[in-house]
Amino acid sequence: MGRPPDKSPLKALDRGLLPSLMGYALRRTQSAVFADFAATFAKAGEALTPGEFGLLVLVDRNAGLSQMALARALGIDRSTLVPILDRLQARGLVVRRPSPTDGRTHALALTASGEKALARFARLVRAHEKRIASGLSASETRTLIDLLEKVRASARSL
Amino acid sequence: MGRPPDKSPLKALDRGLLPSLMGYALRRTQSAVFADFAATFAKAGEALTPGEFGLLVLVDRNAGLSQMALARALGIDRSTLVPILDRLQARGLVVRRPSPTDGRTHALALTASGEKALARFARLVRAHEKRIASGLSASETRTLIDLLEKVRASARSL
DNA sequence: GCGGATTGTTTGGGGAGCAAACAAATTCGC
DNA sequence: GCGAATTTGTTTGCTCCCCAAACAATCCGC
Repeated sequence: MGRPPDKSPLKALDRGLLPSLMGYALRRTQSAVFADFAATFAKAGEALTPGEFGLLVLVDRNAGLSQMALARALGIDRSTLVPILDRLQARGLVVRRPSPTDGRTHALALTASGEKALARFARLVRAHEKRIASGLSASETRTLIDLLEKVRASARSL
Repeated sequence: MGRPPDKSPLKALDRGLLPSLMGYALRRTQSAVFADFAATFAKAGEALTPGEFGLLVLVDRNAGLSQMALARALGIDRSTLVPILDRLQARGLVVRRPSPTDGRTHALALTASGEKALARFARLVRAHEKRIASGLSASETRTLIDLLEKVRASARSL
């Protein structure tokens, strides 16, 4: 009874109930996808996070946006947005212009080089998306996004 | 041409290509699910992150585990694990015992109160999972987890 | 035009993650 | 068997994300 505790270097661990948990799969997949995103950009000599990409798209498609509106769209606090915008502005991709109609707010916009960069980034994102979806059919990809949206709707705060 | 810029407080933003991106859906859903997890625990007067829960389950099911093995199973660096274990140990849930067979490693284990806490936590996690899956049928939930696993397999590092 | 709300910023706090360096202990090479 | 290489846990330093509270400037209601 009791063979000596297995010292083989690659023993698979017992994960208990974890594999049956949606939240667990979500977290692990998200982390792997994030790594793939970063690697895709690094290999192209670019640096961008998924969050920054989302921000750039939102600013591109909604020029003149205020920081509050952007923060709400991103689901983050307005104070969290400040250093992110600082960084993007320091890279010359985004500008904070004074709003002509409201002295409290900034009218956010992409710079010319921000537009050009976003076009490059979008190509990389498409390549990244293609790779992470490579194990799925087109309809499976659609299904996955739909199911994720349903889950998101049910997870609403409280 | 150009009615005055719509100042209505809840104008839906143009999200461009974002809604078609799996990575985007993944990130937003993960964030909502995380918030639901935190809210579930807060309402029960407990405090735990999804990562901590995964760690507790792994230690429970694989008593005597080393920190390296645990870090590998969690997909994080061994130096990242240290403060997390410190915190859990300070809460009296986990112990680092000297390994009888290898003086370099610690044999991790749950304390008695760690076991009891994990039982409480598992109940909360099940309630949380039930809620976030409330918009999905059982087979849809299964499908979602399977698709997530497929994506994770395709996203492998590089 | 005055008081209350909104906006952007700053400060303070916490957690997650990596890389590099280090001491202690083990294992490998021979 | 014994020195060298490797492994493990830790510390330090860095970056990033996130929130809450406070504050000044500005706007809006009345």
